[in-house]
Amino acid sequence: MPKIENVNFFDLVYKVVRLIPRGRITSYGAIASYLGSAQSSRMVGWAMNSAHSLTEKIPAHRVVNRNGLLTGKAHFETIDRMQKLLEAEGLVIKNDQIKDFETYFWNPSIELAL
DNA sequence: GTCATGACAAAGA
DNA sequence: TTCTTTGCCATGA
Repeated sequence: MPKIENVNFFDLVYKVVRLIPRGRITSYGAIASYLGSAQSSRMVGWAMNSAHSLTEKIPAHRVVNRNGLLTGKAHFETIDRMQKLLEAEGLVIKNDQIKDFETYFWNPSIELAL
């Protein structure tokens, strides 16, 4: 039996992040949980950090912490970059925090529900 | 080879 | 309630 998905945790993260629809956001924990490692949320963020070296586009701006706070904005080209991208997708950010976060929240465990 | 660190989150004190 | 600790695992020195 060949191994279907012989990929690393990072690869799975990238795959999920790329599936996030426009105008929606999700959290590191949600992704980690979806991947079966609810306690690996740190790796999700770390994957984003490593995503810079990838040629593929990772919509990392759609991934925020569970408070809807743009904690990773500092890792973008400019501090305003992340917020700009989100606002361009119809979201409203207030003090680095997404307004009505729960409304726009995209849960892979549900949206990608098996 | 080992050790430290990282865009988080949940549990304990 | 806030502050501290622990877990996760890949990456770089």
